[in-house]
Amino acid sequence: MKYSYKIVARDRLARHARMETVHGVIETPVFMNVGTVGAIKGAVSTDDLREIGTQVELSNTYHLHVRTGDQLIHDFGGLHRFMNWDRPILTDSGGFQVFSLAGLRKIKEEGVTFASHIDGHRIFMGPEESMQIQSNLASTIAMAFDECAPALADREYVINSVARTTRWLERCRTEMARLNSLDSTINREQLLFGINQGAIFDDIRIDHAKRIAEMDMDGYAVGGLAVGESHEQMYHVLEETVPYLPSDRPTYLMGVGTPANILEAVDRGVDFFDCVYPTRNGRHGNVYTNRGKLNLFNKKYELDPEPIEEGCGCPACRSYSRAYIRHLLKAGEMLGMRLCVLHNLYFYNTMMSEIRDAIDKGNYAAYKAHKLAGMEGEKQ
RNA sequence: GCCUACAUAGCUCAGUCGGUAGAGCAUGCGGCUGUUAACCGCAGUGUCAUAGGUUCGAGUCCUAUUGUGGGCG
Repeated sequence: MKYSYKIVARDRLARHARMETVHGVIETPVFMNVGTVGAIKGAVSTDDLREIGTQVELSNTYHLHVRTGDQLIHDFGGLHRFMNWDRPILTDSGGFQVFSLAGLRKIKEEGVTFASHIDGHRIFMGPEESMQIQSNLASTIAMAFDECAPALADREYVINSVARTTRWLERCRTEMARLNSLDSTINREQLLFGINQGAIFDDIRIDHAKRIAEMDMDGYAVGGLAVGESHEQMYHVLEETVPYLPSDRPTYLMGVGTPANILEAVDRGVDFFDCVYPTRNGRHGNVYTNRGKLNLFNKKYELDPEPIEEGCGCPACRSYSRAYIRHLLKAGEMLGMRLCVLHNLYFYNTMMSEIRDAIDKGNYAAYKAHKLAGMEGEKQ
């Protein structure tokens, strides 16, 4: 048994499920905390992650390949041992870097050639290389190597891109099966999720969803969203596409998003999320609360004795005022960023727990409406 | 006391051949969606030390004064 995925409760399209993996249980809907290079930016340790209720840590294939090298991590015993994290890890495949490093790469059928963003040296990554790197990292869940195309790409480009991503998925699957059969492989039960693409073209999305649904992947992601389209377009794509992905498998909306995005996507059947917002925004002094997002750099907090959010149990709110955290941020002290990141991740993890409870109780719609209304007025 | 350099935004400083001033930092605000991001963007602020002079026109040239630094006594 590589894993099991059992739906515990449903509320319309929203579902609470329990996924058992070789690295333990994941209760979904879940927010995976993004630690691209095997670390949550902002001086957050894996001890911290345990304290704030993190279920899954997410790292990146391209970035760990560039620094410090997946072979080294394999030789150390895998990413779990390397970063002292024994719970599930999901590794992204490098497909997003095809988008985010668009100026530094060339796409061909075989794969993508990057100019390293560190020193410019050539790095070739195709489906096989991405699987080999992720196998070396020995993550719980590997992601298929895809092309994350810009949301506003034209139709012809998207058709060609998605066709190639489909061919790449076949190659990923073959290579992963080979790697999982090798004695030298650390995690021979590594899971592989396929990724749906198609920009904002409903028919391309649906055709692709049907196509990859036949490939019996361990889970299915919707990629290529939150990359330039509107929220309405994103929700529309989910409504059109998710029904064509196998409902007995995990569904993962990649890279999304704001608390409101997550609340809406859960209502459309999504189980897994990840986003840099809580970490990046935290480092930039933006913190999430049930009454919206605050910018702690703002002058209005300079004498504010309140915690970021009254009643919050995170390490920042338990001990420090907005005024002190603002001071730390203004002074460039790492502690300021760290406290904001811890708060934000705690906020996200706690919201996911509330979401699961609401689904269990069958009042998800009411919970969502209440949560959204509270955050109204401040931008998400 | 003499010689010399300097004085321009909150701070540190640019400022061409004379044509009424700019950068960095700081400040205020905004942005960030599978992290090239402790990042990026926008905005505000000036008796150009003071007083005269030359000139159509002076931050810029001349004189004096004040202040500050350095050197010599």
